Amino acid sequence: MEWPRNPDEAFAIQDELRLKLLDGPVPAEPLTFAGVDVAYGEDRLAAAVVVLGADLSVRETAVAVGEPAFPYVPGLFAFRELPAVLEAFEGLEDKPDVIVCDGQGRAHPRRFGLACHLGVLLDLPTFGVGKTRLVGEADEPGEKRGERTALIDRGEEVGALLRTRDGVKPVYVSAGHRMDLATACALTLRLTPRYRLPETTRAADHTCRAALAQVHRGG
DNA sequence: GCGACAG
DNA sequence: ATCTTGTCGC
Repeated sequence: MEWPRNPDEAFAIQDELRLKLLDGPVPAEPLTFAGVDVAYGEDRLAAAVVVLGADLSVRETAVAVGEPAFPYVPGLFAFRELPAVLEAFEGLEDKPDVIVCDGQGRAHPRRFGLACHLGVLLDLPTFGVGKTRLVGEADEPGEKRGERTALIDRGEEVGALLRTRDGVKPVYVSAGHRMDLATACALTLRLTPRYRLPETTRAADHTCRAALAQVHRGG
């Protein structure tokens, strides 16, 4: 796979892959959701993919250990952990119906955040749920779970600020590949019956941390 | 020139 | 992301 050696090459790859980004079709009733997350150690990282069923129980898990493939640059975040994430996906028995990313999808300077990038490479429906903002402005949504406001960047609606729990800080939701914002928000709510972040993200977070601790000890 | 800036 | 103690709340 072609890999950028500097930011300019990374920008070019994003511009090229963005042409493959699709708005649909959107999965009507996804039965499985994959959560992706990465944990960092000293010059090492562990990526985890956890697949949940419709009842949000864990169906399958896959991990991969590697090194950061690119320095952290806002807007180029995907290049840092994508190789390890892709390797983890290769360890899955079944392809998930939709992938939930820890970060942004189209709420990105060039409309091609991690969720878009991963979706295009795997050609699977994706969306992003970020804890903090990368681009855009939005009014504060109402205090109730389910309330949301438009995230606007340069006059374009690129995502939403969505309240997943009453009175709790909202999350940044944006569509990735083969996805639309309304569906992404609906699925995010379905994945947050109890906590601020989706169960997919939480499960993947725990799994990649455990995997990192494992190798950090040796083995 | 000075901030902002997913994880 | 990660480095870090105590602390408030269910």
